[in-house]
Amino acid sequence: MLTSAPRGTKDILPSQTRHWHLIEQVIAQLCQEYGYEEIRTPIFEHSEVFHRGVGDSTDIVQKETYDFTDRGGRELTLRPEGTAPTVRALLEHKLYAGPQPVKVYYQGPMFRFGRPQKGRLRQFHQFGIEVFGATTAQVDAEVIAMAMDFYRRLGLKDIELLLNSIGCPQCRPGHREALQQFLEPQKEEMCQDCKSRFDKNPMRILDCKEEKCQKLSHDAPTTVGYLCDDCNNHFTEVKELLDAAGVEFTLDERLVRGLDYYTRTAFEIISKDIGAQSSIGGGGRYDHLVEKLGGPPVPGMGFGLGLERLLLTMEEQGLLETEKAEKRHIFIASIGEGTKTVAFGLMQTLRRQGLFVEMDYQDRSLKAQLKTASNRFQAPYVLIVGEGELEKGEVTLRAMNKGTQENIPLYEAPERLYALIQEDRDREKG
RNA sequence: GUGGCUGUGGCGAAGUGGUUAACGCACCGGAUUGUGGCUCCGGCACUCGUGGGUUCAAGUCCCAUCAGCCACCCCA
Repeated sequence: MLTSAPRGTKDILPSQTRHWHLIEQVIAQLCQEYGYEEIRTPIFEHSEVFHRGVGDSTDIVQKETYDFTDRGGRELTLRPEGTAPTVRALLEHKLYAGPQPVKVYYQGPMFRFGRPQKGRLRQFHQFGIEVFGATTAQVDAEVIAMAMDFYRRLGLKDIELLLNSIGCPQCRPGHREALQQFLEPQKEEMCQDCKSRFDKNPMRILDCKEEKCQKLSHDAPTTVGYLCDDCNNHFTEVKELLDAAGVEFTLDERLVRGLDYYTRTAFEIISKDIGAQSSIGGGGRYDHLVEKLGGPPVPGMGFGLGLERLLLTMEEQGLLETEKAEKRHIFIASIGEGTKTVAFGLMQTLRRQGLFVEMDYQDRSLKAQLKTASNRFQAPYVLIVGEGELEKGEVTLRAMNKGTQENIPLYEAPERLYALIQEDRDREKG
């Protein structure tokens, strides 16, 4: 269909862009305050970046990537997430060679091929941050706290932070084995998906949504119980730091994130107000991703927050301004030969003073012009430029809310209007 | 990728096989000659997502296709 955007994509129309601007401003401000600098990577990468980075066994790579071959025969993929590309850039430009930790943020479109539904698009936007080169719990806590701070600044209510630690390559095998042993006797009762997870990635059985699987795994060993000393200490410290910062969280031993590269801290933020796709953001530590992509052992930690889902939540919670933004201070109506030229000049003069001015562009009747001035633009003042007035070097200044009007010399108009609008502004400020 | 529901003008929405496709909002115009927000009047769908088919006759039935919504999987 020529006249509709591709499935799962959306035009962001003027009535929506203002909300995006708001979010983008908060992002820029927040990141500046927290010491993160923006990085902009291409929206597509060599497919390898995601296969090796995100992980071949993940759903994202197995069935959700937009892959294509370019005319030069290169295998490319539209980025499904922002971490792997950021790591790639880190390596390419050897950003890790400078002062550490490296703290960067990104904001932009991501692509995943899935069936669209509420809160799920094929092209969606994420705001994410990454910290490279530090393993301490303070980094984890800062990243998490920053995500919550972001939501707080936008006024979000009723969101929940879920927290877990999924261990490292040292402690995971132990857990895996214990889990398989525990589940083995009940293997036949699990759902199809979980049966296949049993060997591939048994950890994921823990957060299966099927009721019977939840029951079966209810008392199953969780990752937290098998953490090695280092991971355990790290996790404890993260929790202490969050407490110290006044960030509330819920421990969720079943939280297992879908990307292969996570280690230790994993977290997710959910909103109850936006339907089944309740996760509005998430992240975690990934201490081996950089190596996996061929770099030196540089640890990382970050988050990715979904902007459409954020907007959905804000809309649901009544946090978005719904007032139309077309308000103008002054509307210039014109009638008769040659008046448009004067009106146009006047409009530009007024605009140069910083006023919001609009005029009629279509030779409409005065009646129609006034209607537009009051209905559409809610202009408190209308300047009427007519042949009669012009002959005397005057224009009519009409105060719309009072319904009064007077003739004033044309040359005085800019000054008069500027003063009037200033007065109104002062009055609004109280 | 799987399932359910839906698809009529810019938006919302009637229409359940039969002459010219209700209505509301929005938009545009008019109610005597240059004056608004209220009221009144008028205009605005050669056409019912698209393509086939059934029928004397289809927006109304059937099939396909595309899209939207919701859910599953998974995730933002």
